[in-house]
Amino acid sequence: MQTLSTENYLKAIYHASQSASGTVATTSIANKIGAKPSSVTDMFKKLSDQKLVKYEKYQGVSLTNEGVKTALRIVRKHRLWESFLVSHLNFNWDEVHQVAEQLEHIQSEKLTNELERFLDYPTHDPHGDPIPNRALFMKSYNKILLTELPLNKEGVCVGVKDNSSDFLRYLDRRQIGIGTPVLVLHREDFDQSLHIQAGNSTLMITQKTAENIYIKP
Amino acid sequence: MQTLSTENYLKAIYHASQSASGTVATTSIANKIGAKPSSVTDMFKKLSDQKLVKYEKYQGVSLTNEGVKTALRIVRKHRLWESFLVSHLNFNWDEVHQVAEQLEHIQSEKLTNELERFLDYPTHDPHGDPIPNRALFMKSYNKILLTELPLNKEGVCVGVKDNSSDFLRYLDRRQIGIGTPVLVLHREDFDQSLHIQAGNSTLMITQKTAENIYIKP
DNA sequence: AATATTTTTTAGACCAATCTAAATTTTATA
DNA sequence: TATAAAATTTAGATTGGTCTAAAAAATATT
Repeated sequence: MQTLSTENYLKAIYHASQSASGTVATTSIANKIGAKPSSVTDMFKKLSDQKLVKYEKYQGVSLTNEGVKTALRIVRKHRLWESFLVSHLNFNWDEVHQVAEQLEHIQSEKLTNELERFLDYPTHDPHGDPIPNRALFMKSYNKILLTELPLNKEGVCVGVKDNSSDFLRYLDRRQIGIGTPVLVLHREDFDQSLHIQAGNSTLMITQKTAENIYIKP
Repeated sequence: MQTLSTENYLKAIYHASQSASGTVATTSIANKIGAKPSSVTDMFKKLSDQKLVKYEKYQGVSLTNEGVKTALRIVRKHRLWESFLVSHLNFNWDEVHQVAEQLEHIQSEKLTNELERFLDYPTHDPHGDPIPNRALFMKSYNKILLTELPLNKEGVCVGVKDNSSDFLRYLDRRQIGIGTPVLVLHREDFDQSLHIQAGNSTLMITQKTAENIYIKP
């Protein structure tokens, strides 16, 4: 049985190893967790003792199979709870993360599975991220960044890379959300800004915005 | 902001002071929490520093107004979650306590209030215990123990005193639950056992059972 | 390749929450 | 009311998770 702290480390390592390849560095976890590198080293040793990570001094960590499973169980709960908060408790997609960070640690298989049933087996959370099923299997869309969508090719917004409140609320104001159809009308060579059609309205977005929006072509 | 541990102590003190009058003793909390008396003394001091309890050496504790409020906020969450688990997640009333013990510590006013709305402002949890509203006010029934119900007087089961799984499942088997109409047909002088009508069936119950069932006459 | 910089680890300390064992106070009993 | 028993507190230790400061290793730079 894991502690709150070890669960957070496993999740952080899992997410870090998704975006980077190879092992995960001490400082990258320190930044994610908000702890000093020395504390992270200590925790790496503990997790290694429990055979949840493979750790070699100065070489970073990688999750073992058991570590991945433990992380996925937490991710599963996190995303199910986020879905619940949005679909039944009037939460906006920018408000759910903090609460789900707490709810993901509740230990009850029955609770998790019943919640999943109650939500009718959702496959993706409010940010478009895939939800592992009971067998911890998940299927992600074949998605690209909006910056990579060719001109005049139909696409649908299926996710976001940046989950910050600021960004999500900005998208709300622009009426861009999961499921919104998107078309790139023009790409400005000067600053890579885009003129797009999103839903019924046309608007301009910066490169930075575009590279934080996932599109299914 | 409280820790998990202080929240559990406050709740335990609250419940203890409901059943007993005057101050709450160190050992009674030690038993409830499952800790040694020396640990409880330490915690009493901490809570006293935070002005959540009034504590005098060797004299036990009592909650301050602020302490009561903090305890009621936890009780509110506990009972709302229990209600949710039974009404929407297929939990039986004997399965909810353990999970609610975890959920009661989730910190989000919005979550609590939205959950309450989603459940349509329930006034009582699955065991018949009153749920404090947003203002932390709750109204309990004018209830008596089944042992005190006069012969042939109509009553309704509105709660249980013993919340153990064993007792609750026993009541399930006897088809006695919250809302079941009850009538005492005969009281055996020898052992104080009762012949009762519960719903449509008549059955015999021991004194011990009867003194753990609350009735609204 | 030697040196400087950055990253990581070690050593030692701290805090919250717990424990055991011993001391103290209260309560019960003879 | 003196003494025995029970309850409570104190003192000191332990554990998990964290920190700072210093040492060691890896990486980057000249």
